[in-house]
Amino acid sequence: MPPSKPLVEPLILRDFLPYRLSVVTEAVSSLFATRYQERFGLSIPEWRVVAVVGQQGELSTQQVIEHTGMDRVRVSRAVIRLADKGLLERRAHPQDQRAQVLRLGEPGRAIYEEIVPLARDLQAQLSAALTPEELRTLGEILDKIGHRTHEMAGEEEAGGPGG
Amino acid sequence: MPPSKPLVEPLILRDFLPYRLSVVTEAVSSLFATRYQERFGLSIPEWRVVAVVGQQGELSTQQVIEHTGMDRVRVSRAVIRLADKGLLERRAHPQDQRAQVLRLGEPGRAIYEEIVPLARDLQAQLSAALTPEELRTLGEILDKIGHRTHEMAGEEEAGGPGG
DNA sequence: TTCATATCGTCTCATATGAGATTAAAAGCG
DNA sequence: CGCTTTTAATCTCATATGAGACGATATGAA
Repeated sequence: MPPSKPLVEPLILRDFLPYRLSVVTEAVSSLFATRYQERFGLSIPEWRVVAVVGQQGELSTQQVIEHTGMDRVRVSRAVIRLADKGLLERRAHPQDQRAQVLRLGEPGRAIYEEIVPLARDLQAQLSAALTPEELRTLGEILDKIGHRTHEMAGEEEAGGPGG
Repeated sequence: MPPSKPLVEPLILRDFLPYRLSVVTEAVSSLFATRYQERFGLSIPEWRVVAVVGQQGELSTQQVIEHTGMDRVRVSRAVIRLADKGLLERRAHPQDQRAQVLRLGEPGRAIYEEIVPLARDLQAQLSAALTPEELRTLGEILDKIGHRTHEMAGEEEAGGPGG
């Protein structure tokens, strides 16, 4: 008997949703990362920190973590590099000596003013592939998938639906 | 004068498409990676190799690269590990001594038969957050974004629209 | 106060990644 | 046939990642 006769309906990887999300997202991230690197010498984590600090004016590292969704270590390293480059000012938090308050210095502010239009432009180029309707729908879909993923990850730790 | 007065309309990171794609995709990948790891001890690259070899029956490493969209190194390492675990059989390509032909051994085939239903189930749980219409639309949107990204990356190397 | 515990940011270490070098084999060309 | 170029897969190395340890500080209970 032939041993490789499939017992299950084969799975087509390129139709598999997590795979498709991953491939497309990696392509987009790679493209944007290349542009940021070329023009500003910034990695994506660094770029994100500049974006949120530039928008909020002044943030603790902890708040940057919340706003960017990145973990402590990644934010910490991005902050250190940005400070080394002279783009980010760090001073002690007045009420908590463990924490620090971050703000853009003048050079950082200058880069921020360039970063934002470039980001908008790149996003516009990307979005041009979609109708406004599709763009709106995509936003909703990403929210829904995000929520569902969070629920599924939660069911992991909990014992399941009590059965 | 206040130095932090914004000169550009601030960019809201959480509304920025590449960021949103990245966050949602990482969450999905992380969830699925955890499940594959727990049940089969497989990383995502390994899982992908099993999926395509299981579906195609017999593939060269080169073909796995094409089917999975992963780069040479990642595929090479996944193949080595799968072979070490006894899940994948490698033999020399009859017409090309540099290449190798991959197929699932009996244990690999057994895992494949478990992997596919689990993947379908997880995908179904995830897709349950969306209407069939949304699911179809998402597919189209991902295709369009993928194409546009490819175009934009291409314009990089080429000199732009000549002017 | 004094001690236990929690939190902030960083460091350490083990692992994942991919560009480019490397080795072996194949293909093209004379 | 010899020689150069290309290709398959792996290896090397430099970098990115995150879990958990760590030192310093803050908070809370007694």
